[in-house]
Amino acid sequence: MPARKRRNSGRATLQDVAQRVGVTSITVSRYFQQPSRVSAEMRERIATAVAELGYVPNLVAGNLASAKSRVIGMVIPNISGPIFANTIQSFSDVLTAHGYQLLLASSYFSAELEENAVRAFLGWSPAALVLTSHHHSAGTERMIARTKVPVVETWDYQPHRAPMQVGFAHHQVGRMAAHYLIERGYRRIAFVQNHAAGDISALDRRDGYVEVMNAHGLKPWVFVPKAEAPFEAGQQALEALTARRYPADAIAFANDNLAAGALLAAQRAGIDVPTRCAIMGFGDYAFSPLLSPNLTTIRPPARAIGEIAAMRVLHRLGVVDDDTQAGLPTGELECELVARESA
Amino acid sequence: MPARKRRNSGRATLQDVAQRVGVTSITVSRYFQQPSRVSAEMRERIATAVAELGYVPNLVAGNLASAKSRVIGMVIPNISGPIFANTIQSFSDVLTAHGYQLLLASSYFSAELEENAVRAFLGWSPAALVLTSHHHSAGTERMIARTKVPVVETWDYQPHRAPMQVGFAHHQVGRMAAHYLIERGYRRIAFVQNHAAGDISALDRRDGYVEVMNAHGLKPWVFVPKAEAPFEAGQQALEALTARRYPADAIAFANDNLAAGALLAAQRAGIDVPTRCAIMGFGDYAFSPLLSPNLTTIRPPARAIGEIAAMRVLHRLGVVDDDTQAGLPTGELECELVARESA
DNA sequence: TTGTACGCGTTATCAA
DNA sequence: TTGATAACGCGTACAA
Repeated sequence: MPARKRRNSGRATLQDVAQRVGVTSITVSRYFQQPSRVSAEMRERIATAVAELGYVPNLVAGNLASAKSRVIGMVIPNISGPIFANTIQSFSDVLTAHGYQLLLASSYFSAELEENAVRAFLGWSPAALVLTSHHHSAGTERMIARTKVPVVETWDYQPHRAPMQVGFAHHQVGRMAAHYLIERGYRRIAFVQNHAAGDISALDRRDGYVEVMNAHGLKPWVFVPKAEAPFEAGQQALEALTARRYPADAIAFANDNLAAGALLAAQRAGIDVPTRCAIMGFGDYAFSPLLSPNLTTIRPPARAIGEIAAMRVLHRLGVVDDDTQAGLPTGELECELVARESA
Repeated sequence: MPARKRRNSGRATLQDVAQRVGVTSITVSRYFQQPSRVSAEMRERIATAVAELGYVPNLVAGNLASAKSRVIGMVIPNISGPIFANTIQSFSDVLTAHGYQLLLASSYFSAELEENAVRAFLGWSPAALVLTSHHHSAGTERMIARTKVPVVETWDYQPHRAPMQVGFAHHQVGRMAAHYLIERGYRRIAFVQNHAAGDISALDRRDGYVEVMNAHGLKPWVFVPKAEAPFEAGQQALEALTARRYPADAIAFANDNLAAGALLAAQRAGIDVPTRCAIMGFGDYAFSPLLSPNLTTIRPPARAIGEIAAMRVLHRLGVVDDDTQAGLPTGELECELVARESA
């Protein structure tokens, strides 16, 4: 009887299973990795021993030995917001279906928090790393340049960057909103910014709006609310932009939260939407079709981003084949303008 | 010059850093773990080497050696739904602030998917495991009984169970809804179930409703919509329950999604809420205060559950001290009835 | 189909 | 304050 080892996790090991079956550990290892290379009878005996011992493979040891892991790290601005949740969910679903795990962290649009998460995640030798947008700290850039771990950047499509890109052009979203409102006959069109400081993508949307306004000889009109809470900020914006001598006749908001706040404020103030002031959002959140008037908005391909990012990663890892990969949209994804009652 | 080793991750190792500094690896290891036990001068030299090599500690190797990790696994029914997202977010925030990572998986209320996730997570020797509700497969029960990893069950409070519990009594929620409606004078009160098959907690809410109805000599009236999509199911329920000869004068829905569907259907059908039929939900989703009439509902302590679960785990791990732990609510958490216009 | 030998990169233990 | 040595549990490479 061997003396108890100095340190151990207390869990059953491959060796314990092997010993019980009367083989060496490598056979049990094969049973898990390439069952076809173990005889049918052996498989049964091993399965029994595994069940009896309640053996759970030690992934940490396995990953150290193989220098591979089935974990994928994802850093996203926030988990609970209405925007990114669908991307996380669809990404996670595809991964899980292929036996991969999701390591998740939120950055709150902070490059520093993102960097911390990336560093921690890289320490796990993840199979891949998924980031949001292309705006990172210098430290993050250095790490992703150095690592061999495949990196995917999501939400924002930037063709010139090295990491894989799965997203859409936010600039185009701002253009789309401005075009739509101009076409519908609005002229005094304002754009309302959100507060989140690091949300670079929202600035891209603003720039798209400004560009189209200028192209049509209209004066861009960007409003930045002081309030941080989105509903309140939306209300603030609506009040400020309609109280003027020459009030806005349409407002494009940086997101649906702001737009919803404005919609409520308009209702309370007796300002008819869209006849006196049209309101448009971005995001197509769950509540947007439920508001009255329901909200005209632009719907980003949130689920598609998650799915495609996952498939691209899995293809890169050799888990899904070329044909499957070939069926995926390439390049920039499209947002959809959802025309409802508010604009 | 030593021959290249057969396998390696290609990353800089503790050894590489040590070699550059001219010490052994254990000193560099200490630099990361207990900096105070390394001389100030040495710290500086190591810091330089770490930066130059872009060294990122290999957590996999570290965890294997120490049989500890700073990862916490969480299995939750879904990520993108309006209910659990806040719990995930607050849980993740507290963990991250203490240097822990979150490994996340969704079960979609399936005991089998939950079991798969638990098995995979246990393979990572996580510092803790967080599950939702107390309803697990036999395999999951066996694993959590066997493992030394601390387990927390959230959302549902079940005082008699062994794992730590952070949640509220769903039964009580059903009682609360029924009491409220009865007190407001409603008598023909229906309860509308949701579709998600494995959502045991929703059945608890229903049972609470039934109990209170019976106690008041009122006939419980449970309706189960056929539609799976929640808005549609809510609409179906409203139509069915108001088209009767003796229609419902109040409906408690299993969640706010169903209630929102009903609210829209009522609007379209010209049924005034709450005078002709009161509507109540559960969840207090983001859109609930935005609907018109805005939705009376019961708000679960979603963020609190995440925070408290995290703190309890960290206390168990010795990361937060007893005083901090003592400041946390113990036992069953409370839901809040948010009285608005719809009931 | 199964086995032997050894390394993966780190930390625990004991020693200086 | 620093070092030597031996695990940690598994997978790779090669052999039988």
